[in-house]
Amino acid sequence: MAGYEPKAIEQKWQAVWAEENTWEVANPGQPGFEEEKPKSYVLEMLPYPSGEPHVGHLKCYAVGDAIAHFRRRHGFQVIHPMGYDSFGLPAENNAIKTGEPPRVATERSIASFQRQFREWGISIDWSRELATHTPEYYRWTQWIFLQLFERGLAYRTEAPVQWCPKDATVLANEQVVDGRCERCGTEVIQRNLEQWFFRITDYADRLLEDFELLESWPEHVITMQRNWIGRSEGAEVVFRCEEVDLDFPVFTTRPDTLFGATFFVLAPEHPELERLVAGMPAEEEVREYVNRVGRESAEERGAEDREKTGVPLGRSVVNPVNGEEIPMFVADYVLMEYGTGAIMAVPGHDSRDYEFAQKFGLPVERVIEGEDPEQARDEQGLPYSGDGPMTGSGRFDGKHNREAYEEIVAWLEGEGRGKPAVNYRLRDWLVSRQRYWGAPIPVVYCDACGIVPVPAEQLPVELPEIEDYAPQGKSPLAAAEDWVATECPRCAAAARRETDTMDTFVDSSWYFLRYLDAQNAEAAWDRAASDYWMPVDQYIGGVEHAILHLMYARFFTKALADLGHLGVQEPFANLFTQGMITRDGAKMSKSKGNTVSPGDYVERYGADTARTYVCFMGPPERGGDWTDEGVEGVNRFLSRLWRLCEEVEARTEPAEPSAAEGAARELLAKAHWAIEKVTRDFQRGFQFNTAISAVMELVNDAYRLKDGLYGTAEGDAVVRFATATAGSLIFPFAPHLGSEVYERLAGGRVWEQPWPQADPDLLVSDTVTLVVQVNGKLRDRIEAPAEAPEEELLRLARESEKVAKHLDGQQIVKEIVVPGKLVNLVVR
RNA sequence: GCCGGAGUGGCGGAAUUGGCAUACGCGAUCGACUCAAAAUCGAUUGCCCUUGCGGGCUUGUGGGUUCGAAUCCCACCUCCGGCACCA
Repeated sequence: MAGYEPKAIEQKWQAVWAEENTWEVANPGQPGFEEEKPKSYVLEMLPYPSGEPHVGHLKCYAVGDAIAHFRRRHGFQVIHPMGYDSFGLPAENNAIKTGEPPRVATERSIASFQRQFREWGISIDWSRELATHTPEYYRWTQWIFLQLFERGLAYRTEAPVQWCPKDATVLANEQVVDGRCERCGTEVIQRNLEQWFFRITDYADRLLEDFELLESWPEHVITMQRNWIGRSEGAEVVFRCEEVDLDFPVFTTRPDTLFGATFFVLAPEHPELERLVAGMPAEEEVREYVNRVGRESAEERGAEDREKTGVPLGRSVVNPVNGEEIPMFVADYVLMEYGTGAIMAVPGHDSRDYEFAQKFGLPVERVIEGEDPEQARDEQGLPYSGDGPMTGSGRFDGKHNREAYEEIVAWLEGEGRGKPAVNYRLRDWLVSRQRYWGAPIPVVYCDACGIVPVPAEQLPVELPEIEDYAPQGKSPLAAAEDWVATECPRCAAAARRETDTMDTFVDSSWYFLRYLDAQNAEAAWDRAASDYWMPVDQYIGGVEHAILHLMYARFFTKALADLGHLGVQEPFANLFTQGMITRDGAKMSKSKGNTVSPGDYVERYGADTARTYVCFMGPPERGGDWTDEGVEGVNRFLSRLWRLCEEVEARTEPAEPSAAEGAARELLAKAHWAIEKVTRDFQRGFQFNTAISAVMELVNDAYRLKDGLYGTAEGDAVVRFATATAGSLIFPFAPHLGSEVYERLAGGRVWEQPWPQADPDLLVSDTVTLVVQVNGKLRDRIEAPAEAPEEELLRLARESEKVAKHLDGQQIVKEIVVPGKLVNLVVR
């Protein structure tokens, strides 16, 4: 008997799928569109094509493909496309090193990804394939930029950015690792530069509210986004510095503690700092402090155990609630990026202010009484962040602080010294990059007209070929002088092109829409296509994108809906995040030399083994450690199924299995049990590890029982049915072998068959194993009729010899019967 | 520090409306086949005591609720992930 040779089987089926374009689906109105079927959009995050796919890709696409297959066989019209996030830094860095144009290396990688996806047998609709670096794609990325620009959602302004002095370039946040440049290890500093931003903060509240629209997202992903957006409610309160005639608004979440403000702090970057100290004795010291802080990296400044530092300004502001003058300081624990860059300091009720006050010998006042009466009134127990009655707060004394909160804000508002306010941690999205390998930002600068968007009909603004990719402190595109020099679309005067390109997260924030109408040369997508297919019914990807990509895509969806291009508010109705695969307990990396190349395993064991293994390692949402023994175990299982198939094909004829007795009944029931189990595991959060183990059990039982069943019509039929069912159930994970087994034993194409249905009659057996406990300890197991009444079960339990031993000389004080399961006799 | 998630055999993991702990896989041991090995097939495999029959113990730790707890409650420990001076 020939052994399991995955290569031959896999090539056979891949050829069928390629020739027949099996996984293509049509849009509404197109030929082949199946009106009667419900739709399902199954999508995995598109890969960044770099070198070869790794095991993370294998797992993501194996999981997504299993879901796609499962849905197809449940009668859904499944759209399951694929593309490449093909702009990005690794290709550009490679170009700087080797001189090879990023396009060449990228397209080589794409070819490798395409080949491997086909070798893995992923059921992709190739007619919808896209790559974000092609002008056909980024034309529409630019179009969206212009749409946002027209709406005022894209704007240009000066902002602090991460700057690597050695490479003389701006770095993306994700290129800054622990305050250092990812490429050369140099510590990054902040610089102010003119940059392009998307106004995502306008959508902060909707991004929060619309979590409600999501059907099923992991709770921790939502929590991470919620924290990232960081909405806090409070009040804006204005403190006035009479000496320089300036108002200083602050944001606070605790207006109820206003009476306890004993000093006032500005961030070192605060724009009014110069003016405050000009000509003052503190001028020199403040300047030195600001410079020192400015030289420090974000890492140093944010260090956990950092001691509070600061300098008094020699100025004071007036507390609007009580007219008290309080001293001003500059201190680096106040951040310019959050709130107004200034705070009222309430050391009695804020641990950071308390720490600062201790260090500088500043007064600490209690304005809210604590719950502990011992410590309620004096400085004991401060700083206190809880609730309680007000004290030392003038006419609010005695009121509960929660109540006073509202009254103080209302009163300040009446005085014109404050108002309710909401603050967010979320910043606007910095999208410009001084890099070559990205979509050019489609604007020109005209001396007369200023910033002028490139008219949509002139898109794409194509990326020019250049010689030197090394960044010089501005985008390498600036060196392409012929390209930069253009004419103003508005007044036709000489003008310059924007030389920055867009963050690659922009490309991946809308790709799921382009899939819907990938060939459309007239529009980014047709509204009818997006109305039909959106939202994505199941999105699958790594949890590392929990915040950035997923939030940007949500923002784009909302903005595009507002612009009338989309009919949904949320792009991804259901999200599944797969866990990371490690090796020897560690994250795979080239430097550690512990990487696993899926290609090697596909070559050696076949794609079905590799795919099934990554689904079998453990719950897919959790990580797992890759072991070669584990791969071999799965390969052994698939080989077993294969050999069983060959034997069954040779020894039996196709026939309808009938309800039977004895071993035939047992195996038939097992097959139906497996159908039920696999189906339920799919439906309950993709528990593929246990689904696969159920098919293993079915195959094990078939091996155990087959020799006793061969030879009778009934037995043959049951063995054949069980084996074909194993093929059918393993198909979503091992599509080639599943197809082969099913074709040989049942005939036809398994993916065209409806998902099997378990016969409820075969899921219940006539007898059950009755567990008998004495005082909660297991003493015997008895076969009992499933329908036996309680008295009967009790009688059987008491009659057991093993049980009797433990009842000897004791009195039964209580009898607990769980029908069909257990009897517990309580004795004394 | 804050917010999540998780602690079960030698290993990955199963079992959660409270009712057989350790499914399935790996590893290990033994047997069959073989000149032999590999592959394959079959058996055993939580720990401790016991020649055996059998008994005791066991789901991070300590308490609690219950006839009965991996599962519920309280306190604590450890690990992983995210955020981290966010006013």
